[in-house]
Amino acid sequence: MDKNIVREKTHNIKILNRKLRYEIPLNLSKQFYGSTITKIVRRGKYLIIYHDNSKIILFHLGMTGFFRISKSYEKRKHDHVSFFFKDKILTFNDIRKFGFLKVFSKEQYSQCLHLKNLGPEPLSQEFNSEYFKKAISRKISIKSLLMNQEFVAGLGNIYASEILHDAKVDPRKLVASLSKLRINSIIKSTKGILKQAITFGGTTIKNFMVSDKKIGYFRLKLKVYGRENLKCFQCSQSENSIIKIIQGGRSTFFCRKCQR
DNA sequence: CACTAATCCTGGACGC
DNA sequence: TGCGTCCAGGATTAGT
Repeated sequence: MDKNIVREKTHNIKILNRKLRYEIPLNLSKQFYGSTITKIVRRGKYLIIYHDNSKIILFHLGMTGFFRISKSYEKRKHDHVSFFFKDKILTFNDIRKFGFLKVFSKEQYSQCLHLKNLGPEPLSQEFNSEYFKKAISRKISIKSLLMNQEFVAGLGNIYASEILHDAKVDPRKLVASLSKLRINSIIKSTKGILKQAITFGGTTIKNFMVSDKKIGYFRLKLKVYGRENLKCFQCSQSENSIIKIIQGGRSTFFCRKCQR
């Protein structure tokens, strides 16, 4: 979402459907009536909106959540809540209801479990080989490690597969068995894939939208995700080198020829 | 500690 | 066309 709602004053809040991963608090509009947005921050998969009433709204889009900004009020299927500003309206829409919003006071916010144990941002300087090596004793696969939000914040299932393909690393490989060279390669690929994805407007699958009426064009750049039984662009060794496996109950795609 | 499965949910794909 | 079934994902929880 754009930062063009910073300093906007909330004139009204309309709740259409409270049912999300956590129920939208009934007193939301009462709490934020007349308050002004002072700052918007993204951290991992969370969006944090600060208000001048010293309260903070934490959002998570889940799988299918998105924000829509419109000039006039309109109701669409799966809309949950709308925030009315001077001349624009921000609406949170979520088909599958995996997303949520939670309200925190400053004190509660500092103890917020969603953020407290979140790992570093993958694009930050903090996410480096020194940091990575601290996880080396863990007895888990590299795919699971990348998916773990406490290790690194914000990587989802699609990017984890793409990163490991880019780094030519077998997703089943145990963290402890990774050489220094391969760790550096994974870090480099993490930053590279994310930067590319951001450039192309993110990734959407099926008809899910990044924002209103737009798809994320990085979908077109995916090298392994969703390409089961197809040819690997990287090694081109055979017609069906990309396979799909299940790790931690989630699908993983990788090339059995060039990811070792 | 690490794993597995189940949970929430909707719609698209697929088989018949 | 229509119905049933499966599948997708993020975070969390219960159980092994």
